[in-house]
Parts: sequence; structure tokens; C-alpha cells
Amino acid sequence: MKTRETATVTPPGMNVKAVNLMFRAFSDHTRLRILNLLAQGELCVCDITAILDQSQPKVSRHLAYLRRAGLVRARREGLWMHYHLAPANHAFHKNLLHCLDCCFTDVPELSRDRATLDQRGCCNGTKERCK
Amino acid sequence: MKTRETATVTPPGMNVKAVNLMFRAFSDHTRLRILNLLAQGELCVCDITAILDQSQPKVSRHLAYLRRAGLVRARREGLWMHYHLAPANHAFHKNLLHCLDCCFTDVPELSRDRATLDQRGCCNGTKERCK
DNA sequence: TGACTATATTTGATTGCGCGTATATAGTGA
DNA sequence: TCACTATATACGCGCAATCAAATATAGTCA
Repeated sequence: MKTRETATVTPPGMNVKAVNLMFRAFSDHTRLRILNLLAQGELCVCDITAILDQSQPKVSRHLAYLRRAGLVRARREGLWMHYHLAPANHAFHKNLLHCLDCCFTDVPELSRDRATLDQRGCCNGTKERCK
Repeated sequence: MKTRETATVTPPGMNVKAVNLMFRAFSDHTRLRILNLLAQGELCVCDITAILDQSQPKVSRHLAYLRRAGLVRARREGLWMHYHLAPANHAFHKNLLHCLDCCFTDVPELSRDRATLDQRGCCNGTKERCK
């Protein structure tokens, strides 16, 4: 087994280092926008790239960061990598996800991103080449 | 009026920048330990310095950071500066404070700090020179 | 006023982070 | 096998954050 998925998941008993890692994951403009989108449901990289209007390497780099922090998980389907939020196994993690659902509804940039997602949909549904 | 206290408080309608500032404030080892202590009640700089066993300039620098982020407030009493958590005026801010109260009880380093505070007390009570 | 104490800030070096660019990898289909 | 697509990673740069040490500020008391 080459994937170290389980090793990167935050353990139930957290230390300060793991806590910092999660906070840092939320402390970046682009990563916060990505997490906000994934809170709406699973998306592939090309969707995120298109909605955020950011370069593909940049988005991939941040997704790798979020994976290492135990905040997102990936699922491969052919060429596409689908990302979704990792289930929270700690009160702290749950609390952060709660922010995405409830506390950031009035942050203009994040609601704009959600609106873009709504009207654009995700290529996952159509299985067509990414717009 | 020279103090810009009100200008640094997070506005009710938050933008991504303000959100990042708050997350960043929680993303540092020392600052997280300070916030954890202040969640137990008001403390002066010499108390924090002694409990965390960190240099005074380092603690003051991080307290200034937390003040700029709108997370703590200061009150002068003679030579002593007393710091306390700022009241939360946004759901997101409330949620972060909730982490200090509930989500981090099982983080070893933070509970150790709280235990040290309990047995040592704060110089505020005795008004004596700082140990 | 001057000595003393608690706290704040500056300085200069170092480290970490995010970026764009280029390149590598992995899967598909001919 | 080869061409193509989606995604991931390596490299090098510039900027921001952190630190220790030194110094400045502000308040107290004689």
C-alpha cells in the first residue's frame, strides 16, 4: 500500500502541532475558498480551478496541503481526481467545518464563489471536458 | 485619542482578510498557549511569561499581534498590563473561543499550562513582585 | 529629579510560505 | 506503442513571520 491516507488523518487526541496545522490550513485565502466550495459537495480539480479562476498547479498545491492537514480526501475516477471534505473525528475539526456552514455565510467573496458553483455546476455531472 | 482600539476590532461583516487574520492568530504555538491561558481569566504579562517560560519580549510581541487581530484587550493598572479575551461580536469569533473552552481540553500541552496556572495563581491577586 | 520595575518596540538574521514556471506522473484511447 | 488529458510535484524567487538581543517607554517611589 503506497497511499498513506490513514497516516495523515488527525488523531483523536490532538497535540498543538496538529492543531496549528489545521489552523494554518484555514489561514490562506485560496485554501479557505477551496474548503468553502467543498463544503457544498465533492468537486474535481478542474472545477475548482475554473470557479476560483486560479492556475491548476496552484490549486493542486493547496489541495495537497489540505490533504496533509487531514481536511480533505481524494478519490480517483479515470483521469479525474474528486476531492471532498474529510469526516471530522475531533470536536475541534467539527467546529472548523461548522464555520464553513454557518459562520462565513456573510463573507462576500465566499458567497460569490458558492453562487458561481451553483450556476456553473460541476463537470462531474456531465462527464464532459472541463470548461 | 491615540489608541486605535476600536479600529482593530473585527467588524460584524467579515471579509476574507479579517478571517485570515484571526486564523493566523490561532496558528502559532505561543499565541495558542496564551489564548488558552486567557480563556481562564485575566492575566498580566509577567504571569504569562512565567507560566509559559518564554522571554518577555516574545510574549509582548505575540500579545500585540493578538490585540491587532481583535482577540485580546489590555487594561493598565500601575505598571502592570492586564490582558483578557475580547468579547466576540461575530459567530466565527465565538466559534474560535468555543474551541478554547471545549475542543482543546485534551491537548496535553494546553492542559499542562492550565494546571500550572491553577497551582501558581496570578500576581494580580497578591499584587506582589512577579515570581 | 533619579533609580527601579514592567512592558513595548526596534533591529538584523533566519526561516517558512506562496507564487509562477517548468516538468513529471498517471490514466485513456487509438 | 504514441498522443493526449488531468493532475501532481520540483525549482527558485520574493515576501512575510519569527526570534534573540538590545533599547525605548511608561509608571512608581524615594
